[in-house]
Amino acid sequence: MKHTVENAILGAVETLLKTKWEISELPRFEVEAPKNEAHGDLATNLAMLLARPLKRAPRRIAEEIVEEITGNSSDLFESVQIAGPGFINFRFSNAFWHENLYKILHKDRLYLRRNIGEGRRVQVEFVSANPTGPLHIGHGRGAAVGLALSNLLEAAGYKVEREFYINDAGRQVGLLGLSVYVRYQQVLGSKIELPENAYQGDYIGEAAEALIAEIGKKYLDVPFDKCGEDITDWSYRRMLAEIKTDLENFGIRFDSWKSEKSLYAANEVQNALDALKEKGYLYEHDRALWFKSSSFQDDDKDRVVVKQDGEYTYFASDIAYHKDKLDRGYDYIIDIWGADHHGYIARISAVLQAFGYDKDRFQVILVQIVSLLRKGLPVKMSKRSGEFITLREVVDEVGADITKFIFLTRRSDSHLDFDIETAKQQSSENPVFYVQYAHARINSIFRQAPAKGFSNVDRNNMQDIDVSRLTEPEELGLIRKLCTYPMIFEAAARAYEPHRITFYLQELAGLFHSYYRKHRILVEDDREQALARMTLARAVEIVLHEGLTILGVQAPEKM
RNA sequence: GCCCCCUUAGCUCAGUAGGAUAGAGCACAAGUUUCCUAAACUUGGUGUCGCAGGUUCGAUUCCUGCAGGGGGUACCA
Repeated sequence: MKHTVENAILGAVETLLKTKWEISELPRFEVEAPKNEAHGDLATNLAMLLARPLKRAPRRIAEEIVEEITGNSSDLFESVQIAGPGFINFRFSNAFWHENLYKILHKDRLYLRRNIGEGRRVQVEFVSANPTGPLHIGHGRGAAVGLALSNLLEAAGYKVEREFYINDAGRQVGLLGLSVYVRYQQVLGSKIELPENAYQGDYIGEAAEALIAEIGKKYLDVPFDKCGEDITDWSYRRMLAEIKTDLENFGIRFDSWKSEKSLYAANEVQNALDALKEKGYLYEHDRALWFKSSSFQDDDKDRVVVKQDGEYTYFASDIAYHKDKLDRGYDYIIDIWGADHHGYIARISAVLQAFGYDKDRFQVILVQIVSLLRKGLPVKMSKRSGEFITLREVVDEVGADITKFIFLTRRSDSHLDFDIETAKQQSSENPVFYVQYAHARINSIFRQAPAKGFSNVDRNNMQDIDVSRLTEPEELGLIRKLCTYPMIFEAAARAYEPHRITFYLQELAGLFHSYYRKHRILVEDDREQALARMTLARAVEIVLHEGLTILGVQAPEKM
């Protein structure tokens, strides 16, 4: 609908440029929905922007434009008015809205989706939790955002791949192995102390028990350097399997799982460093190897890639990993990180530039910390001490849909207090149910329809139904709202902000609930009106379903 | 010290590529069901948009400074 107004303006201005105006170029003007409904459906600031170059009062200019427009396309608009300092407000005619309603019904959903990706390949990497323990609520937020963003971009015409990066090569994984090893020995009666920095959660004990069940006393009193590798390997695979299960229960499936170890195995880390060295971006200092990060604008200091002791830093494998991603041919790579990693962005960006990649192809979405509360009191979260609530526990207690939806009712970079009790207590008045309920209600209407005398209505084929009877303010309001979805969708996709969809859906559901209470849809004694209203309801259902699906939340037919 | 993010209604938060009278949910109060799902609806009200400057026709939005909150600033992961 934005294009409609833009075209009307451009058409009018074209003749004015030829005849009355003594300028050659048009400034970039806006066409936006005014905050205040009384100001029409869309408004432009063009006349105000032209005031200076044309040296005339903005309202005078607006008058000229309006005169042209109303002469050209009077059937599209109910009114085109000048207001305030020189805004031009457009109000569409009912016929225009009715015409647009059909576009929503169209099977291919192209009207809703806008192809801005044009088939370009995007990789979204998210969660990527260390396989050293269960997922916690913060991972859950990253997971929800990653899922929704992937879906959003996919709907916007990108070819999306979801990846989980497994940190299976570092010291932390070794520490996990050691922790399980020690607990294994302890359970079997060997007197051995758990090192202070080891993991201590219950899940370590559970892993030890499972290990005993699997291999018995095979490694009892065997020194760690003899069996550590086996146990470490076994332990992180077990943790990874748990993580995978948790994510699946949360409704998330990855297209690929990339192992850090595999990068080392293929010698990619060393190869990447060699390549950097060849380009002159590595140097030795204090017997360590450094990357010249500071020669790129974003980073303020150089970074170590190989330590004094000859070990690679975590950064070294990240260099190889991010290089590998772009080498794999993605047009864009998006990383979703906890906000505490934001200092890391600059050096990765520097690395990619060092390899000659455009830095715009790498994007990081920061997800702020989640504070987990119970009845307003903070729940302590420390992986070391093992005192924390896992994502699994939260999902079991609260539900996957509610949890995801709550994460998506905020911008990802703002802090979030997640109160388990509140999420549960409000479950009957929870925003996610509010939206789902609207969807279920519409489905219920269509289930009822045959019994009320509307037996041969095909939900997928309603384009021929006459909707000109939809003239109630609530009906036109709903259509108007439906027609803004493409704009919301496009803005959300361009900004990588799925939460905009969440807010839109709540508003749309609100309008529908209100309409539903006020007007009967299956009007028994007026078939034409009933059919028109069913068509409207169907359009609402389509958009709700579309939006919920993008968020990764169920759109139930019954509740 | 330096860098990044946040500060909007009692609470939790939307909203800014500068625009007209700044929004929602929760909480609180009162009402709505012979009728397609009451997980719903209707009505009721509050703001120094953290503070102070600047830029301009116009600033919650952009710039600078300050304050408060959070995070980062490892040859940790």
